[in-house]
Amino acid sequence: MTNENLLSHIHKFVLLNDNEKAILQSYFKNETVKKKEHLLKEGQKCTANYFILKGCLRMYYITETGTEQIVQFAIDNWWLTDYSSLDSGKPSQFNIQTVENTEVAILDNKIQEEGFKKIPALERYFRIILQKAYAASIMRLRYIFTQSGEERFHHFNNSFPEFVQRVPQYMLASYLGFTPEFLSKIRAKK
Amino acid sequence: MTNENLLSHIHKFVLLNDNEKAILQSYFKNETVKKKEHLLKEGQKCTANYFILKGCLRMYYITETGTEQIVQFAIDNWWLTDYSSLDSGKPSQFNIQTVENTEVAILDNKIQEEGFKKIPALERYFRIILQKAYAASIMRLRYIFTQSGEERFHHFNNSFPEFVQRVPQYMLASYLGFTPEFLSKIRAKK
DNA sequence: TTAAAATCTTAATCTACTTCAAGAAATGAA
DNA sequence: TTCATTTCTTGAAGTAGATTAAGATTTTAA
Repeated sequence: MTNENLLSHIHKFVLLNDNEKAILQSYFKNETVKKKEHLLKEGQKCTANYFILKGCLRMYYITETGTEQIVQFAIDNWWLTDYSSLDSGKPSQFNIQTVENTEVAILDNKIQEEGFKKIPALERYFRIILQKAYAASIMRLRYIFTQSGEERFHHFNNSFPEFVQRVPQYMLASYLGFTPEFLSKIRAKK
Repeated sequence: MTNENLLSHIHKFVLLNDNEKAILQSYFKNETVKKKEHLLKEGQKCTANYFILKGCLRMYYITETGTEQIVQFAIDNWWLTDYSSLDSGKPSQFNIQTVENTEVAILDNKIQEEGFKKIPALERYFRIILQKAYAASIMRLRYIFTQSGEERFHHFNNSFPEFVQRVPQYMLASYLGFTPEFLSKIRAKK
């Protein structure tokens, strides 16, 4: 798979001429990653931004009690990275791992910075993407504050039924903020 | 108060020449807002971004059971807005209100867009700001998932002791995700 | 095609909170 | 300086969801 998907995604938000498209093409490094492989491990510096061409990634950390807590999922046409580590250059406090076999376009952070200088539209694109990601994150907080675990599950299940099929239940439970046992009980009700 | 604070804040992240500074100055409209006044009410379209020169804002919504839930606080040198509404042009699902007498610099969204065209550094500035805000929001999620209410309070209290003094306890409780009664009990322990 | 690994279920017990209710204290406006 | 409003406290009773533990099922790999 080429990164046509990515270019057309960018093109949804900003205008690019053919020259800029060609330059951008050269910035992205496509990779096929097998299920359960890590793109980033806690303690490593995060040096790139990952765009999912096809597949699924999760970002998670390990709690003091040794359980995994999932902060983010990302599927086709989403970017995922640890912006904290990217920004600060400090080791990441998160892991990024494939949930299934996944094709990603990798944008190295240094190359991204170079790109911002050469192609201002790229910076605009990320400004827009980040604005949306931030807004989504605020909405996520809202759901967590307001809804019960059960409500959150039903809401998520109604919103993304295919995705719920695709990912193990214990990961979904973690993402939604409760235990796999509790999710099992919710499902048993119907 | 002028918006020197704001210009020097921008200057921390991007370079501006004198001409650009002058243009930017003209974009911001400074206002003094009394305690408990609203800058945005649920149902209204959000049309501006607010930079706090001095004071404190909160962003909150009303739950189904009629209680206030605070999503964000913002103090000196922070931006606050509802990016969802700003982006989509749809009515906001949030309120933005002053917690104390506050001086804000207001950047109207249309003017912001115009600014992005004239001054690419402005778009870069917001790209950087949003990257930080998004990362902070992910960390907030992490605290909510991992720590107990009591832990969250102590952590917050240690991190921002002056702020805890400044804001009513029931607002702090809401922001931290529990009831004012519970906060009262935590405090009674020591 | 079978054993090992990963995932899901069920049930009993436990706990970090919420809710409700009522009074006390602090703050603010006339 | 006083009354009204806002904020904070305390205690009793209730609950959403965690924890533990063990078995059942599904998936994976050799």
